[in-house]
Amino acid sequence: MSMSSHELDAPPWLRVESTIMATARAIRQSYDQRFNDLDLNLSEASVLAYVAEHGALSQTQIAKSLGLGRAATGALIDVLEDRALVQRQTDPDDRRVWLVEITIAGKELVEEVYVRDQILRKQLRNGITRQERQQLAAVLVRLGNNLASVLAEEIETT
Amino acid sequence: MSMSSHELDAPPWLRVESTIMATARAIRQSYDQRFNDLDLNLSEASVLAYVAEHGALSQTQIAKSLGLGRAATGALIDVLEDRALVQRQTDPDDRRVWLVEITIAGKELVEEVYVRDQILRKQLRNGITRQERQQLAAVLVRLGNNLASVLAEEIETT
DNA sequence: CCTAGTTAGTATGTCTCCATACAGTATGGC
DNA sequence: GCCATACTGTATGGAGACATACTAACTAGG
Repeated sequence: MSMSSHELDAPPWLRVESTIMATARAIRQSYDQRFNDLDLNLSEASVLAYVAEHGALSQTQIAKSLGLGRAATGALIDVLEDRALVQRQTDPDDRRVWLVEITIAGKELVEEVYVRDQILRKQLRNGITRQERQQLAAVLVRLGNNLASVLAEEIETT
Repeated sequence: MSMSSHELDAPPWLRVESTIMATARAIRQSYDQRFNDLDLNLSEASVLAYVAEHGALSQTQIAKSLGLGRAATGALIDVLEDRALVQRQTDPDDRRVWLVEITIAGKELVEEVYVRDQILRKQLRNGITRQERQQLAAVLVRLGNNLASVLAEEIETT
């Protein structure tokens, strides 16, 4: 893991960003590994679980909730649909929309996803208190807000 | 920004991972924007700054310090070299190695990079105390360690 | 109506990085 | 010295996401 190797002397901005980035990549990687024999990656599993919980949804709704673009979401659903874990139905009220629903096979698979997620979460939380996790989230949110205003301001100036 | 839109109801694992990931992406984006008119992205700026500070280095050293792969680092240096911001020199002691050094033009540019970085850092830190930042880093490191052992264990079991 | 503007989903090109495989070069044990 | 091993940089292919642009379809204002 390049996780711990660049703590010493990288330029500061890169250190912050790359630590966060590397952490995110590692989380993704560990989930991908855990889901590997189910032939799912983290994004696919997330879509599956989200649809399992919330029933028939448009792709745009799914995309927004998961923080992905519409294109990426569509591609994920293509894959899941090919494997018959999910099915698309037309929306009687809007012919542009696909309503995405989970199938029986999808439901079975998602159970296994839940189990593995629980196990992995537990391992990841090892040595990190609830309070620390909450603070991590809080700081990330604030950082995110700062970032959002920085980016917005930048656009205005353009 | 998709930053704040998926806080409500995304599946938990995705929420953690995607918040971190989105934050990292946003950091990258904001730096990219700030460096845009210099025709630099965050990675290029980081390589440039690192070489400016540490003098003649092999590509592998740079890669390790910045937490990148050797291939990606080589590509970045290609770009910087084309723009004559850095130059490659042969290592008299090891004919495999390129020693990468900053040029005069590179030095000029890196000054501007420093200035902008300072400004942006200040904005990003808005409302986040020093202590919180340190704790953020500490928790990320611990999380990284947990991730590393999870990934390692997984490989053994394979 | 019907036209202008918006939204849903898709297609395409780009970005940034990784993993793997490779050729050339060093190095350490014998 | 010689060979197995390890390391440097590069080439290539792929993953995962974004931004943009496009078509089809909905919606409001006149």
